[in-house]
Formats: sequence, C-alpha cells, structure tokens
Amino acid sequence: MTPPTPRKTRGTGRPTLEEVARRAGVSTITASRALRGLSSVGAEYVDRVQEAARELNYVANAAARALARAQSDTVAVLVPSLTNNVFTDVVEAIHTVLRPHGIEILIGNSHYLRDEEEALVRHYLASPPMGMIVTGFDRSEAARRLIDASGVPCVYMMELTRAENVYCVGFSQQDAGEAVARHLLARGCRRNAFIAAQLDPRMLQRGEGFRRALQRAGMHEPELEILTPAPSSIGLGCELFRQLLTRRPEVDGIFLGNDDLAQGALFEARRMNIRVPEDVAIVGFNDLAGSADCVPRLTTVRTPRAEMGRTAAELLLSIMRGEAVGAPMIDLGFELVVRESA
Amino acid sequence: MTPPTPRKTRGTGRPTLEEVARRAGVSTITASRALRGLSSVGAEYVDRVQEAARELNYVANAAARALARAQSDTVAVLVPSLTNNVFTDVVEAIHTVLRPHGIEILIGNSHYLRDEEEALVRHYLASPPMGMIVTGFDRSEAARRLIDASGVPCVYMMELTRAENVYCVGFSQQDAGEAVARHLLARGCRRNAFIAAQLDPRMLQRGEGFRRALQRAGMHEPELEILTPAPSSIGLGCELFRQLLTRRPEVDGIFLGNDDLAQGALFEARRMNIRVPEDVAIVGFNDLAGSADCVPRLTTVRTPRAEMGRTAAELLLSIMRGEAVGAPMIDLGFELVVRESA
DNA sequence: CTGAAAGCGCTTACAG
DNA sequence: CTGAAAGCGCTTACAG
Repeated sequence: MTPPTPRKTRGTGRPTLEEVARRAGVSTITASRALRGLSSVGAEYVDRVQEAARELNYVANAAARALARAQSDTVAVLVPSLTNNVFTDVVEAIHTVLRPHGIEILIGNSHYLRDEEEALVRHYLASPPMGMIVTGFDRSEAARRLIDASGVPCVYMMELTRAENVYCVGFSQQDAGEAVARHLLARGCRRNAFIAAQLDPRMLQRGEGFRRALQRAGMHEPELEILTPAPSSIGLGCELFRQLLTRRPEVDGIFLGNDDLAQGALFEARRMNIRVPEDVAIVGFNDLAGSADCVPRLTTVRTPRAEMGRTAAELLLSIMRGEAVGAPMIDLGFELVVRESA
Repeated sequence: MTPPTPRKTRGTGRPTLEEVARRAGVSTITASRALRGLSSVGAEYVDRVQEAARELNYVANAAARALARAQSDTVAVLVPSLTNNVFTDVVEAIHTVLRPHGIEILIGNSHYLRDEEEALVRHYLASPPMGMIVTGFDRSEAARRLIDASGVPCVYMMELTRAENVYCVGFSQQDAGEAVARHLLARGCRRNAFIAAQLDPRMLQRGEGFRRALQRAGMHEPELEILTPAPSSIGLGCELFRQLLTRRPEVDGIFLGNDDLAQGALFEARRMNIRVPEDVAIVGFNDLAGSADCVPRLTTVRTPRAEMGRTAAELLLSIMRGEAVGAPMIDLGFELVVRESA
C-alpha cells in the first residue's frame, strides 16, 4: 500500500502543453492548434486555451516542437565577416524583418574561408533551419551540394546571377566598378589606380568593372593595380597608398575597393602632403561610417545594405510560406555619392 | 495478405542513432554512449559505432538531444550593439573559444534597450541554453530574475562587481576614466571637457571616474560636459566638438567616451583649423579601428575586448563543466595608449 | 560495462 | 471542428 516512489523529475520544470490543455478543459491537440492559430478550432476554445497559457506563463518547448516538426524556427545567415561593417548592417536588417515572425537567426561567420563556411553549412544543416540566407556564390562544391540537397529554402545576397531557380538579391558589383572608373575619367584623371584587399569575389568583380571601363577608354595601366589578400583595414589603406604614390607619383586617380582602405589613403595623403583631390582623386566603396565626415569627405559608392538584408529576408519569408514570388533575381542597384575627395 | 500500407514518412530522412546502432550491432543506448565518448563503453564497441556513424554520415539530431536532455548545445550571448565594433570583437573571441567545443552561440542584440533585452532573455530561456554571457549589470528587474531563476550558468562581462556568486570579467570603467583625466592634467590641460553619447552605464562610469579625478585636482567644470543619449558615431563627434569649441573656445583638453566620437572631433578640428594637440588635446576610448592611423594618431584607452570574450567563454566553460573556478571576478585591466593627439 | 523501458513535449496523420 | 494514438530521435534512470 505504499505509494509508488515518485520518479525523479526530468524535463525543464516548465509548464507543458498538457497542463495548459487540462486547465482549459480540452485535449492537448486542440490546445496545440489553438495556440498555433489554426483556423480549425472553435473560437470559445481558442480563448480558453490562450487564457490558460497566459495564466501558466506557458512557453512552447522549442526542442520538442523542432523534433516533432523536423524543423526549427530558425534561419541561418552566413556572412564572411562581422568586422567589416558591411555585414553587420545586412544582418541587422535581416534580424529586423525576421524577429517579429518569431524567427531566430543564427549568424555564421566564415571569416572569408571556404573550409569554415563548409563546416558552418554542415553544422547548421544538422538541425535544418527553416531557411538560409548566404553571401554570394563562391563556396566549396560540397557546401553547394549540401545546400541544394537539403531542401532548405535559400536566398543568396550581395551578388546577382541569372541561374535558374536561384533566388538572389544584390546589385551588380561590376557595374559599380565601372561607374567609379567613368567618374574618375570624367573629372579628368588620366592615371587611374585600383587598390584592393581581401580579394573576395565581390572585390574582384568591382575591379573587373573598373578595369573594363578604363580599357574601353584606352587608359588602363596594369601596373597601377595593387591587389593583396590581406584583410581590408584603414591601416592597410595607409600602407598601400604610400607604396603606390612612392613608386608611381604620377597617379592622379585611385579607386580603393572598400571605404576603410580609402579612409586610410586619405590619412596617409595628409601625412605625405599630397592634396586630395587636387593632386590625386580618391574614391572608396560602400559608404561606411566616417566616409561622410572625414577630411576631405569621401566620394564613394553607397551600397544598399539595409535594403538587401530586408529584401532577402522578405523574399525568404515568401518562399518559406510557399507563396508565389516574382522574379528570382532582385537588383537593388547602387549609388555613386560624389563628395569632396573625387 | 496485402502488406501494410507504408506510413507516410515523417522525420528528416537523415540516418538515426538506431540505424547506426543496428549497423554496429549494439543497442541504441550503447551507440549513444559511444558517440558521446562516455568511458563506460568497451573500446571494441566504440570503434565499431564510430565507424558505422562515419559510414552513414550520421549527425545527431540536435532537437532530439535537446529535448531528451532538456538542454541545448547553445550559449546565448547578449550584447547591446553590433554596430559598435567593441562588441563584434568580444563576440568574435567568444566564438573562437566555444566553437571547438561544438557549442553554437546565439547572438542577441538588445540595441541598448531594456525591453528588447528582456524579450531576448525570455526568448532564449524558452529553450534554455547551456550558458549565457551577458553585458553588464543594467537590466530590467524581470530580466534579472529570469536569469537568476533559470539556473543557467551566466557570466557577466564588460563591468565588474563584487557581489556574491556573480561571475564577471571586465575592467574598471571608472579607473579608466580617471586615468584619462590624470593624463590630460599631467600634460598641462586646465580646461578639460567630457563628451559622451549613448549614455549606457559604462559610458557613465567612465565619465564618473574622469570627473572624480578632475574634482580631486580642483579642476572640474560641470559646464564642460556634453552628454547626449544619441548613438555614438563619427558624425556625432564632429557635431559635438564644433558645438563645444564654439561655445567654449578656452577648452584645451577633451575626453570623448568612445573612439568614433574622438575621430569625428579630429576631423572637425581640422575643418575648424584648430590644432590637435597644440590647441586642444583629444583622448578617445576603446582603441577602435582607425585610431592608430588617423591624423594626428589618437591617444586612447585600449580595452581588452578579445581577452574579455576569451576569458568569459573559458570561465563559462568551467562553470558549465562544474569545475571549481577561482575568483568569480576577473579584472583584465586596460591600457592608456599615448599617441599624438594628447 | 550493457540494455530494455520510459520519457522529454510537441505535432502529424488518421478517424470521426 | 475535435481527439486518441503514434511518433519525432535522443537520453535518463534503473537493472543486471
């Protein structure tokens, strides 16, 4: 007649769906449906269940839900860097769109490394997110296959492609590079240099466009390009600018593939007593923090980072809902912002 | 005699522990233990199970594991901003330490808002992470209680406290503020101003220390403080510097509570033809990107961001493992970096 | 050291 | 519109 020894408690100790259902006087299943807002539940029930949930301070167990549905309320976002503010802006915008939908975002930073990105893809796909937003198209063959085979809806951002069934939102990096060249040419610069770091695909594409426009004008000088895989930074911009102007003092126009490099160039020009834009015109890229305020104010290309993040997130939302979406490729364009440095 | 209709498949379609076990010829339980490296499994079994797992390309289902253990392989990190590079540095370091342990980090950005932080805490605690790393001590009472009651190990960073049973790693913001004041005083500045934005607790603490040191020297002038809750930025630094110098041209020393503000001040000084440090000495805070390269190079306080992230992560790891840890408070100090601007 | 049973807390698929 | 049953894929607790 002794009562059974109480089992050691497992679980989280939090209220469960069953307790909510009991309190509301319905089955668990009905409670589940009511809470999820499925229309097939009587209105009276919905109220009772919601009230019970509130009273109990019920929060659905995310793991249980994910297990039962074989899917989580999560979107993985893969970026190559968080140090480069370009990506914090994008991630911020994605977050802003997804959060209200109860979607948690997992930020994966690949540090511009293919191997790390592949590992991240593997890891995230282990508990498949409901969607992914990834940067560009340059990745390992394995990572590519994993994504394709996973069946997880994916939106690509920062670059554009016309490939079938690939959702992408971005702008043409090449065209942006061309626009810079044309601007420099138009303001009379004859010896135009290109300084690039990191050498990720997008940086290279900008260089490609820049080069093409110069060639078309018959003014391309290959020796006026400085390319280094070192991470882009203000300090590196100083260094490369000095190096270039020391060896090639005749240069009168420079396109630096990211604003941090350009800001560094501005500092170094001052230290070298080189006047900008009188002696040399300087154009950056991305319109990062500080570019509007430095001396002289930096001429640069404003990239639609917030819009890309927002649009990518909204597109993904539509795809995940199974809604019909328009064109799979969304070109958000860019804007040359002419200030004082060129 | 018709075979039973095959059930519609649910699940993820990925290989399960059971399949691994079957292939290795052991029970699921043994497979589970072998894979987790529990020492209570015979070596022969371990090999067989691991091989089977490899052949099947087995990846444990994270949701199932989380449900069974009522815990996930996740650490939540709460920061007030990602735009401020201070926190990307910290997060990066945390990531570097935790990732090799198979721990995924969830980055929560509260945007310096108490309500948002509370919502994040609630959300994360819904599927309790194995640990948390949070910024500072200023939060809503509810958030505080939720964290305490959750039983989730938590490490506080960026600030220090001597409170019992609170693990924290950081440095004394007050002392850092004092150090700046002493430096300015030592180089002969008599009219020292303080410019601060955002006004988060740490910014205020730095101001507190700065003020105290000035008062002690009998040189504190309350009207020389400009405090605004607007987000810190280079542009804001320009604006506030101009405002201050216009109204108070006698100022000969300024402490700006974050390097972006200070960099802005440097730009604006140049535009106003005010010489730094001859006319006015300028000191920033944090030693952010660009501060070592601008003109003049910025004197600032280098804060141990990577070390804080690393140390906080390692401390959390120890706590989660139930290891004995030393002092609950780890002071990492700071360093005044004297360059050209002061 | 190994295993059969039960359970974690939800949701799917099937009936009614 | 509502519900009883089964299942998602692991791990805990108990035995041996």
